[in-house]
Amino acid sequence: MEQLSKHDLSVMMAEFENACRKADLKVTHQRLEIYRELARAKDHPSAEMLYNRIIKRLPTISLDTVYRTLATFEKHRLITRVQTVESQARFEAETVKHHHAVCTQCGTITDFTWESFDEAQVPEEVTGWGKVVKRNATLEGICNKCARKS
Amino acid sequence: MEQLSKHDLSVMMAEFENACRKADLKVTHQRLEIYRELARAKDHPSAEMLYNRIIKRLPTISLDTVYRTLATFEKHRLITRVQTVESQARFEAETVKHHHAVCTQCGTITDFTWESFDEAQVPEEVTGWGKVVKRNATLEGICNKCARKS
DNA sequence: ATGGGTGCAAACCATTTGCATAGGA
DNA sequence: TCCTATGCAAATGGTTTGCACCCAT
Repeated sequence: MEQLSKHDLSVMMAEFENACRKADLKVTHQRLEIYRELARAKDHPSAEMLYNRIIKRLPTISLDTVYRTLATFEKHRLITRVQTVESQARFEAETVKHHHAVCTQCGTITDFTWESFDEAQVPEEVTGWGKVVKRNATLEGICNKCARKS
Repeated sequence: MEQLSKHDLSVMMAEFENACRKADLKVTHQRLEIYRELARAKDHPSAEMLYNRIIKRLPTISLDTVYRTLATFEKHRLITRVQTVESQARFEAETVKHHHAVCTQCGTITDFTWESFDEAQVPEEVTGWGKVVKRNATLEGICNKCARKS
């Protein structure tokens, strides 16, 4: 469940810089730190969570920049916005296809791959509806850690 | 794709009143109108969309009440909160198990059933993660109506 | 040098909450 | 009657925006 990412951090950073140049995005240290923090994060942090981590290394960064930068990254498909029940949107650097298991008790979001779902034929009704570009499965339940506690 | 609901409006309203009594919720006309509007709606309206429809019949109702009432209904499992990409949460009266196809162009959310997905075995990683209580599939794509336009 | 990126503060928008009143049980 | 639900207004919290300055290119 952990080893979803194909790349280690340094490779991801290199690819990130290339992608920025290709997209005409300036490689500022704010952007580098935001991306690095997100690439290294395993917990689908929110903008504010990221901000609180980055500010330790970059004390002058503003929360606004984090928001703006995440939006920019998303627009250029460098990162993905996660669909959750909460209003507070959360982000991840992982772009490999995967799905989410949400623990309704502790709120943790865990990634998992599900090839048979990815390749499953969609129902006829959907074929008639239009062209499916992306599919995502969200599971809700109680993770073992929480189950043990109660 | 349309005939997901098992019940016509009058049956739903009757069941709704019963459910309220069982849950010790007072049957106010605000609640009746909010539920009726939602039960009749096919477009997963937001709180504000509902409010704008209801106010025509109930000019004194407040948006706060709509929010509060939807939250109450949700708590008592009379309605379901839909997971969408947008920040504005949207609701539906439908509680039959189903999934969503979201058109990224017009934003329409269309329901569909997918039995083979509902019954599919989840990956081993998930079995090890915890106990799955609910599962949902979200498809993103372009609906035929939008495809024709462009 | 120059135009995009950033920090700051203020604005925004969906949603929530405190309080006094009103209306269902 | 009594307590819950409602309306109003103000607060909240996440996110966005206008503006002047700064810094990668």
